[in-house]
Amino acid sequence: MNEKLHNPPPAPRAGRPAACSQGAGARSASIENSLLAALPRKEYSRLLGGLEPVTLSFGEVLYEPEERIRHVYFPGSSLVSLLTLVDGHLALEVGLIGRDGVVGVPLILGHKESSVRALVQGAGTALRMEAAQFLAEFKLSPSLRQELYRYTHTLMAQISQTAACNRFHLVEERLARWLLMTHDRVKSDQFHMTHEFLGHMLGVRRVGVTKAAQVLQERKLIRYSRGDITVLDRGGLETAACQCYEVVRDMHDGVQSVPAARKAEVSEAA
Amino acid sequence: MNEKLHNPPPAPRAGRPAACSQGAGARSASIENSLLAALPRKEYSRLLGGLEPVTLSFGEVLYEPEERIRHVYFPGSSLVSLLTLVDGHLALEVGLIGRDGVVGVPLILGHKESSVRALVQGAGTALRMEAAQFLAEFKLSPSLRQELYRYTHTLMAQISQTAACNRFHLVEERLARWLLMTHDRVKSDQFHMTHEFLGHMLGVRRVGVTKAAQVLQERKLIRYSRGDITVLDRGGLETAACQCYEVVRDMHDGVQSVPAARKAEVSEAA
DNA sequence: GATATTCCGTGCGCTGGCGTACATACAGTG
DNA sequence: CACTGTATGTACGCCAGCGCACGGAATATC
Repeated sequence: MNEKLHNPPPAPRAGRPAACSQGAGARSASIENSLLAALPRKEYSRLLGGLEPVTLSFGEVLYEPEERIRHVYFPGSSLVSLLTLVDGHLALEVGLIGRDGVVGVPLILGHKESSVRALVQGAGTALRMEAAQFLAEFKLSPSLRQELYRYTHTLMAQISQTAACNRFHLVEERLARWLLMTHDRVKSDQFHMTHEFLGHMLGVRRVGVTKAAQVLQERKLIRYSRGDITVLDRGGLETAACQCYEVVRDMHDGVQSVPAARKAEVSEAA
Repeated sequence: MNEKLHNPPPAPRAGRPAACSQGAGARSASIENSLLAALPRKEYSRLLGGLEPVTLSFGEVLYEPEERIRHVYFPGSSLVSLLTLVDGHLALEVGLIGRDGVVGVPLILGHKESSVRALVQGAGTALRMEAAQFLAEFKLSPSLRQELYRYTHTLMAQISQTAACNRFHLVEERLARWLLMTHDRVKSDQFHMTHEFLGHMLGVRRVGVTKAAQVLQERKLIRYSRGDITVLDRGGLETAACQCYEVVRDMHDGVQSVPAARKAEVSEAA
């Protein structure tokens, strides 16, 4: 009966409305996002005209479940978590989106609402576009469609893997994995992140995070104080994390490193 | 340290290769699948020509992770589970596909491989098409594209919800939910399903399933013997299951019943 | 510089589920 | 009918993580 997990509803602080403000690096920020960067020049620059640079602040909620999607976001230095809410007061991160992705996948699949909460987990830059305009651009650009559909698959795979990870692996391993994923998407070795917040991401109590973080700190893998987390030993963290980290990372790279063992077990006779 | 969960790898029995055999009801079987049934007559009948009716047998593996997708399947009376594998010997169901869906979503998103295992969980009919041919048809039919993209979103939402469910809810609730989902997709009140198998679906030990199933049986909600499970009291099962059941079901219907409470908490000032 | 708030550390009893092992019961095969 | 495999029941110790609660420390506020 693990019903009441963490009482305060997962919105950390910072109210709902337009905390996003106009950012500076309009043109330069765009190439921060790898999906946009991969577009051919022509479609890229047309799209750029409709994109509005914004600064997302920590704790901001971009989408709420069953709520209409207003904008599509291409994160630059910002970081967005997808959270499944359950029983009204429990949260679990199912996806993490950074410069390698886009927030607003339901739109490209023909749905106007998101089924999860999209929460800004790392402040930073992003480019956004109003939903209707985006859909128009989406229709016009084959490259954009291909990019986004392929990313959608990556996201699905990530969600699936995360599901199993959350079921089977220890908090300590999952914490390490989560820190690595964040570290990959932020440029700095340091980021702000309280134990309470991490508890919402991992779907565990704050104390559970504290215990796990202590172990990692004792091993000199990280250092933290009042929400400022510093990655000290990346390699060590990778050892401490579960395999899921590498699995998900390699999906992004499209490496598809097929373990030879598995390949052999599958007969090719058709 | 719940590493070694269930030793026998999740493939129940029945070997890999073409256990699928030619089915009879070619034309009649097609409308069993609601995605196909929703297509306009014209595109529907063209597609039908390329679809091959097959009978899927219990335990058959349609896709293996990182393996090339050969066919797309539109289940009729059959039932297919998507399983995430982890650490080589653990499995967890993340999606359940019946007559309301399609197996082969990665293809429509531009990927040639699946990231999960697709396992036939309920024997029955299906229509299938070879991958290359399907992609050609897919390009030609806007309605088909729309249908499938929308279904993809539904599947993503289902996976996300399942992820949280597996993290937070008790085995008993999840078992009830799972039986309901199966019951929805099969016509009969009875289906074959051992505790061992259910353990793989729910990501728990066989014994865990036995304990949970006992409780449900004592409450006269189900009856079972040597793998034959009978649903006795559907309403009771719904009570015993977690909310996730209704959440996922309503997504399929597109009901999107917005809880008024949540709606209010979201300020509409823009 | 006193106070409030946020963040982190610690302790304690509890329990759901794990790993393991063995016992029973039914079903098919010969 | 005996035999063998499959499916389910039972038991026991163990532990990760839970809910709860309080203490201490650092930062912000006035």
